[in-house]
Amino acid sequence: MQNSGRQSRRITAAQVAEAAGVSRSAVSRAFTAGAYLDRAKREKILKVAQELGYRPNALAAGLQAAGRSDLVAIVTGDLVNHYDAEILARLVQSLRGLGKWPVVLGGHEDLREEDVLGVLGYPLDALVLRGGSVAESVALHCAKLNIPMILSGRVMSAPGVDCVCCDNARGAAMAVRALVARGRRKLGYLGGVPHLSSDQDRRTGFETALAEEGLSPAVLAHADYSFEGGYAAARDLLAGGAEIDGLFCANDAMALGVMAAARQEGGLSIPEDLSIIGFDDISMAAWPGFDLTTVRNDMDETVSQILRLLSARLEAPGKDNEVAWIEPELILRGTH
Amino acid sequence: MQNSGRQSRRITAAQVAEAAGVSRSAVSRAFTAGAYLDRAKREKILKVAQELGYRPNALAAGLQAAGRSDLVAIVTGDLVNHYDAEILARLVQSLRGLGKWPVVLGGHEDLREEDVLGVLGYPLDALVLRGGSVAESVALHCAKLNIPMILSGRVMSAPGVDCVCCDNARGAAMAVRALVARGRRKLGYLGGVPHLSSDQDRRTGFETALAEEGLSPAVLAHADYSFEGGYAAARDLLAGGAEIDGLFCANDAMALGVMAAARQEGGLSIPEDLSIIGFDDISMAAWPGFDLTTVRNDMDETVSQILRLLSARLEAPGKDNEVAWIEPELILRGTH
DNA sequence: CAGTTATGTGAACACGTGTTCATAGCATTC
DNA sequence: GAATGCTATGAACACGTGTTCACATAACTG
Repeated sequence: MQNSGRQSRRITAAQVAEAAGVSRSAVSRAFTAGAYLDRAKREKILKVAQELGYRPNALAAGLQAAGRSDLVAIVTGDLVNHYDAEILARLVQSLRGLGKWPVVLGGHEDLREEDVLGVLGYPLDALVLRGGSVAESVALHCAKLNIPMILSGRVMSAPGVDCVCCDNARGAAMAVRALVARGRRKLGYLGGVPHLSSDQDRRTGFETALAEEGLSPAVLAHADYSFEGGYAAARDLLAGGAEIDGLFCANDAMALGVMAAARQEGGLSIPEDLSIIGFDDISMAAWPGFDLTTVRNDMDETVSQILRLLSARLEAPGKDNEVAWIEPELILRGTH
Repeated sequence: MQNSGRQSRRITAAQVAEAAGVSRSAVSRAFTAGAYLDRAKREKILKVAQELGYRPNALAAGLQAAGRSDLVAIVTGDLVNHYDAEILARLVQSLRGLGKWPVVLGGHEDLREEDVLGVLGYPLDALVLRGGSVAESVALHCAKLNIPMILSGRVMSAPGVDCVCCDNARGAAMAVRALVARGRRKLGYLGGVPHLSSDQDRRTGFETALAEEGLSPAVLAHADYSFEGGYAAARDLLAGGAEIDGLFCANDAMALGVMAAARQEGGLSIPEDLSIIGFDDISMAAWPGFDLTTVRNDMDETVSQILRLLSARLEAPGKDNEVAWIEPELILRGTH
């Protein structure tokens, strides 16, 4: 009953050393590849360590080797958004391939800036920030703490900050041209949260491309990047008697909501009565029953570029900041 | 050019102390609520710290206060699975409410056990394991390292391991009775990965409830818990001429895939020609166009219980292990 | 055999913090 | 006026590790 109830401490290298009858240094060396240590001794130590369930404390190790904690914070968008969820999955897996441990923040709308600043208490190897609007204020703190920052879905010019971003305007223009080529002339835009640059760029690209075709927008509407928001917006448009024959949606989730509303509330056929094009190319867009024409915001390429910039930045902390542009691609399916 | 290229070190408390003309102890006290420190002095220190961008190193702090690193590892399922994605989002947000930082692992099928063992190098406050099959081997290591483990979607009896699990058999039985009450007699089961206990329990519940109604399964099939898998399985069933009038699917994603296949490949009307019931109640199930009848595997309640068990375990590390059962609820919509 | 090199090894240091210890000043109480 | 209690403060310690330092032994080289 000596230790009852109390949380006993973690096994330490000193305890392993005592049990194996060696010095503590030897234990540390046993877990360090390439260190001078007698083979038999190393095996003895590893065996004892295994029995005791010893594992070097990563916190203490990270404290020792300054500048490499192997922790990387990811500030994600709302995971109800499928695009963010799929990106996160790829990102988490890829970071493990680099030996990094991802600390995940956000995942919901009310992401408090306080949380982001809080995680900076850890000596992070890097901070990956997906979209969002807190970038500017966070960047300042990152700079002071010498923590590299990688921005995805947004561009910012600051020392130590690298960016990966889709050419949103170009993607929007591709959608417009595809709709016009299909014979559509009364085109509408359904945007997302207006204060995000992704939405602004897609809208600008939409309007510019439309002007080049000698057309002007028939409708400019906004929702919240969600299926439900897209559904409600489309229902309101239909009820308001809006006359459109093509709609470009700022992301796929809203496009799917619009399709559901157009079919169920408006009795419309797609694409006969209304052409729809989305943005992102989430996995759901390819599902039979949706078959959504969309602009691919390539996730694999995005994650790949994030990792490339991350590695380069860790290699050369003082290098110039860089922006990796992701080329959009029009995926032709059945709704345009 | 003195420091060019080299990654300059993080600001430390000693540097703040020197800049503010106080002892290092005072700096530490300035960031500790309730410590004896002259008010003016504290304000001075905080001001200097702000200017220098100082932030106490959480690694060193965690090393100091043994037993509380505020790090919690989450081993999630594949995030392509919407249920896992939605659970993760809630979990991440809730853990922040407890002041914990979530380190996320997995998110893809090939979750290597090596990764899970690797994260145990950190002195975690706890490990949350969603579903999966690596539980047994991990539990042993957790026990040796005195790291509390919380299992979700799976039950295991071991000291220091708490579990949260839906009563899968009961949920399956509810689905069966709803189908029978609708007049269905030729019922099939579309399961997920067979070696997971969630699938086994749901199938057992299905068969038992069916037997109680004096019926036997018309079809027992398996897919991979994905939309695409459900679609393919349903197509094969239709091509094979299977005679069923009701299908219970082990999760919603497969149920949605089955619906798409039944409509597009088989030309069937739902629920007129075929009743379908899913499991989980992901947000998509409620979308117009799907309107899926399903057994709710309550996510809010699950996360809430995980947090309760976590708090209780941190409060009393030696307490008996506990299993929190989540009561399933039949959500009646339009597909049964 | 003398001289150089490669291999082992334990003691000691550094990482950056929170907290205890001892001491000192000051205000309050009897 | 002495005794007591509260506030404030810097030095010192502990946390658990990786690595350097000094030294010892063994293995080659000429």
